[in-house]
Amino acid sequence: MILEKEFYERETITVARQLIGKKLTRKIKNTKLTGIITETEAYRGKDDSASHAATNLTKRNSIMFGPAGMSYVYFTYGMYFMLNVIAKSKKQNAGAVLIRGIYPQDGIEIMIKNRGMKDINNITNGPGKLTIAMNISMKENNLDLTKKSSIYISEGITPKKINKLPRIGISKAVDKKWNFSINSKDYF
DNA sequence: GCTCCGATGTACT
DNA sequence: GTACATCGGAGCA
Repeated sequence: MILEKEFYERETITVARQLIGKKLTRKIKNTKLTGIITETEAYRGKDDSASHAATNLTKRNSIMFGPAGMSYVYFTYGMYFMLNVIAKSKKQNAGAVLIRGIYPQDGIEIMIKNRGMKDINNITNGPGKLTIAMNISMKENNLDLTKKSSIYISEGITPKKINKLPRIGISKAVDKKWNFSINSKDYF
């Protein structure tokens, strides 16, 4: 079952935690690439100084202020794309969940080819890595992930234990533990 | 296993 | 100009 819009219309941190273990599907023509989400991070609105939406609405971050369940893809460090899902309650002005890692399920051979590496544990375990493996770029920005289109998220596994850690790669609001992940032994 | 560092484009000051 | 929600390779252990 594809997750419905209501799933994303809740507090960003709640959605980030509950996305762990869900199945991410990327469809390219007739091929299907899937993986179990193993790591996420919550980014809120003006109350979160590390978020793109901490300041006013700009061209890049405008999607974070829009409807929940849409994709937000942006380009960073001159060479990497990041995949986010808009998730926010009615009370929040903005919010998104960064998909930081997945564990490959279907189309593993294609993802290995896209990445040019063959270690299955090293092809989609980072936000820049998984977008390369799944061929995600700005073309996939602002898509409706609650519909069966080229990217969607559906029910997956029920994680045994979810880790809660500070977010990675940021310099502001480092005290907030809004990074969620599962260990490899708990994937199945 | 670790730490260090360059690559590279865009938004924003 | 500078910072950036990153990665892989080099060097060392």
